[in-house]
Amino acid sequence: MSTTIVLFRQDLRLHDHPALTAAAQRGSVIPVFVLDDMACGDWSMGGASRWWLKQSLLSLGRTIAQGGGKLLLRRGDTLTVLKDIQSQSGADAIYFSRQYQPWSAGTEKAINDTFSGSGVEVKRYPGTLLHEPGSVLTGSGTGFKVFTPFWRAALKLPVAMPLPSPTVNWADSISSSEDLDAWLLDPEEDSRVPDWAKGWENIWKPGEDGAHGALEAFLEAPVAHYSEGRDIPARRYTSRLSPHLKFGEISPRQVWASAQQRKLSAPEWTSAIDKFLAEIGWREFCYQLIDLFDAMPDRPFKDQFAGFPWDNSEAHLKAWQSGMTGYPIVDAGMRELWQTGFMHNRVRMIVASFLTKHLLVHWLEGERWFWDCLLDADIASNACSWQWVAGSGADAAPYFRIFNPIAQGQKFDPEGEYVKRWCPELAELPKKFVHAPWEAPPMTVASAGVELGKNYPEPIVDHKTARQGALDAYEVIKKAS
DNA sequence: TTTTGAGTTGTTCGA
DNA sequence: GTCGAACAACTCAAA
Repeated sequence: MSTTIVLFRQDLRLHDHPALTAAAQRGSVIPVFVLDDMACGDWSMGGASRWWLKQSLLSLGRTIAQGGGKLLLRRGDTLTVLKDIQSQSGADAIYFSRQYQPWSAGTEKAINDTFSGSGVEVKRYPGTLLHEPGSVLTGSGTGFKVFTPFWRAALKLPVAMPLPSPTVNWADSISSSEDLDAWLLDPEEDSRVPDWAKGWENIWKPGEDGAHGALEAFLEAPVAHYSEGRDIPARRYTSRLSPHLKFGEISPRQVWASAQQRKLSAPEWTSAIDKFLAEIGWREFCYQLIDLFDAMPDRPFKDQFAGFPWDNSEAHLKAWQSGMTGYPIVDAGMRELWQTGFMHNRVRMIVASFLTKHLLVHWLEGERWFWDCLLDADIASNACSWQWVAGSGADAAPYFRIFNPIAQGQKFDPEGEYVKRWCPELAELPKKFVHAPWEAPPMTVASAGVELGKNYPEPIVDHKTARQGALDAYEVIKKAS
């Protein structure tokens, strides 16, 4: 009987897993996960993501154990681990889902080159995107650089129905598995950071079941309000699927299929659902951009931004990271990120605009911080989105689009509910001043228990001055090019 | 080849 | 307080 090693990476699920389904059809299956921190250069998995990874692996391991199998956990070089497990088990095939990180192709090629001449069949399957990079093309056969035409073209292509979870004959494993606890994936096991993830398990449910639960709960009702509600950070009108998608606990095809079903049962929600699906479209778009330009995480997509006059003040960066800028909506977002591993999308744009435009700190610093703090940190979405805000990316925000953190707060958090949740020291301020405490009369501030510069910072930059500074900085590269 | 219309998420100013 | 125009010019994608 044939034995296939299935290498799990960011596809930690059993449903809609073409590689696993194909492996199950040909014989017994050895499921393996390799934590390979060396393969990805400077972009090894961030702290928050590691916590999720551990939970997700526990979940996958339990599901496999229920079927009588055992998920093999290893650390190290993927190829070395596979050679070891293959020689111990005598497996005659290695199957996996294709990954799209800039460094993945090299690993996949190495596996193929090593085993293909030795009678071990190596096969790579799609499954992490709706459409493979290179399959959505312009009339002249090139990749899109603008989202709208990209998504219009993508919508014309068929999306296959998701596969069911296959019946798998898990192999009796002779190889040993490492102890997941020894991987020190929890933040509290890393002495550099304090009790960081405490309470996360109350907010999130990593794993395939949790992913399906999140999708169903979202499509049940909140999606009806998605078009406008997604901009209100105090409310739960977004799907919060991103960390599940990042680890492949659910595939975009499954999201697609469920959303299409929901349109049939609730036709009046069609436009809201399509708006939600466009966000899945952005994920696709980012992956095809990074396929086009694999330096996206490290270098500006638009060349002229290489000469942008960043300020890069260490003090400003620290204030931003710790949620102490004196702009309540910015601080609330940065504290939500630190405390929950997540930040509402509207607020992500506000804090990113503030860092790159008000503070003139390089977008790479923001990208790095998000990479470490976000549970959903995704190499393509993170890089493309930071570049989009900074103006150096594809289809980027025009340089003069500088979010006003006061106006954004008033517009999208009119009651100050979100701000007060994450900046409790401002809880007693009247809503009129909650987004600009420094404008409140001294009596009002005092009776709210706020002491600017003491228990909440003065604004670290003046909005109007900083805005002009950003416009001037963009003037510099405009002249240069 | 040339032309034309359009481009995720905004702000400010002046009428 | 509300509304439309200006903010620049460029690149992209399709006709």
